[in-house]
Amino acid sequence: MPEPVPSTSSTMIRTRFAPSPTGHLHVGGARTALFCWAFSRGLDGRFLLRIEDTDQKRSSIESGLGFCEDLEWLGIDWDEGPVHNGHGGGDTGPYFQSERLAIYAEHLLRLLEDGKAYYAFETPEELAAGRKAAREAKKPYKYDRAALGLDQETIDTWIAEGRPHVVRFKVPDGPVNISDIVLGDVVVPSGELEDFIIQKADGFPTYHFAVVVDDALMEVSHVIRGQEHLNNTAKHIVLQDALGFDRPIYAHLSLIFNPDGSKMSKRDKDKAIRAAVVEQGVESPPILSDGAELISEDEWARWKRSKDVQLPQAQAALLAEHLGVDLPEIDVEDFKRAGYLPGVLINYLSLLGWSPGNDIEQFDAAFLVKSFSLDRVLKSPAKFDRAKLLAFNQDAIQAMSGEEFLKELTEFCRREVPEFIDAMTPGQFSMFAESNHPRCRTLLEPIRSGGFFLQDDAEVQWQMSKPVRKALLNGETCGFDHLVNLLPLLEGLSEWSREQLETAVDGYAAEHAEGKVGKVAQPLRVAVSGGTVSPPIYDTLAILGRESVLCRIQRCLDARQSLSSTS
RNA sequence: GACCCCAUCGUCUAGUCAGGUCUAGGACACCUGGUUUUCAUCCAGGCAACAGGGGUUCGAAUCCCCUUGGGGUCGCCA
Repeated sequence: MPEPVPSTSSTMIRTRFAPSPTGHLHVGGARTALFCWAFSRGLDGRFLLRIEDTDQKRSSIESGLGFCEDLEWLGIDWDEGPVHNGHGGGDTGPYFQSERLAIYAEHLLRLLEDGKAYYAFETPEELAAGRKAAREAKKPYKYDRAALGLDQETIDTWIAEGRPHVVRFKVPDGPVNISDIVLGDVVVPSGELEDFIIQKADGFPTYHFAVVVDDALMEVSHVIRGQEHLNNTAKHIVLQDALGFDRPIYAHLSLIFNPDGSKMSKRDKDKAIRAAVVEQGVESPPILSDGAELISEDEWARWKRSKDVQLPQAQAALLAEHLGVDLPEIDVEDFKRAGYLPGVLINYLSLLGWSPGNDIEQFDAAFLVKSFSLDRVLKSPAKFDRAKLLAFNQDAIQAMSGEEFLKELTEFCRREVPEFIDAMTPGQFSMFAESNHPRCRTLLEPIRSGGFFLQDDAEVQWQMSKPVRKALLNGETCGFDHLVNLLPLLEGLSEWSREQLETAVDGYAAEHAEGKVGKVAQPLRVAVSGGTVSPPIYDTLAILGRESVLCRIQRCLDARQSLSSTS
């Protein structure tokens, strides 16, 4: 079914993603960007990126570029926007709103001259007091248009005096009809909108004004954004009418929630840390192993006092590590670090509020572009289910060839944990990748579970957990005894290869353990890794190498007496 | 509180716009059994939903209304 075309003279589809540079791209924003991108790509349109940095207090250029990297990692490229790694540019820019002040001023002046906007001089404190009073009287607050009663002379004088002032839009009477591809027709009743501010006291436009001007000038045909903007759309429509702009076509996307139904937000990380702090009864700022204080007393106290205070990202990460808690993945960057594949994230995200139908669930970006349409976008909100994302990631990893997996894992390690890959020879790492390929769901899992490969032989410790006890102590010929027998056998191997190891261990098991390889494999696994989980035992031994294996088995046997007596 | 949005298995969803083919399909999760040297795979099977009430109709998951529940917005933030 063809999409409706915009009412502008141009029929070109143009969508835009317009983040404010106040942090990293989170999954909600990523999905919005993805839908904008897929929609325009599928219809030979253009996708633009615009940075909404009209808040001087909060914007920073670094986080603006962070967005770009997240988008690039996902494979979402833009035709127009900030120039970054070869894409961007375009002649409807600049694409940073802070660089478009003169443009906004020009259109604002038109409104002022037409009497469709007016100066107002109330201070933020006065307005806050008005809101508070209305709240206490249980009445809805609306700006009372007091400034509309000011005579021109007063206004001129006050402005000449340099009195701080804002510009408000004079909202016309009448209901506002929003036509939305996803939601259908929505009516905002007359009188619901107040005369909202369109220019702040610092001379910057507010979001509403900048968006309307930019979307018109950048010839945006479709505005696809989160449903939290639905109420704003009414404001944008009255502004468009006043400025004589055509209306873009709107599509409001439902929100993405946590499994518990709360809105998925960056704050969830802070919540997870607070929960751990309470659970572990941490009272004072933790001290790191090198003696440094993780957080200053003051900061800690401030953070403890109010749930509105959030720890800076770096400190939050350190504290989480210290407490041993895994922070929930919220930002695209979190998923990248956690070893998810970008194609999988895109696939999963696209299924939140959309589906191609026909029971098709797993697909690549090309398929998404080909099949995406706004009329299949759902109205209802979706909960983010990590288990399903994980299952998709696993499927994608299992579908790779050995070479592809080695390449992906190598890139991942180089980027996230270079010390891991640097500690192995290329041969070892390639064996490590091969043996982990069939059993991992993320690129991070092998690294997490493979820490023992990097340990110094002298540092391997054995915690006598139940399964470890079983492996080492149970049976007529217990694990320790098998290790005693295995040591010289392995020592005598002519070649330290997977094949030789398998022959030797299997042969030993056939003779001394009724052919039950597990009886022998588990003690070996425990001896060399410290635990009961590792890649297949022959792979594990082969990767570790002769010297380490023999040394670790010997050390385990040396510790036999003390380990046997620990309960 | 006011305004607005939403409602199919635990979760994501197909089916809804053009009412019958729906004793409601798929996927993830979960449960059971099998394979397996650990973990994980893999194979077979299973559990599980149209929020409630009223209408319209020969017929409603599908259309209408109400109720209930969930969510969003109400900033000189975006």
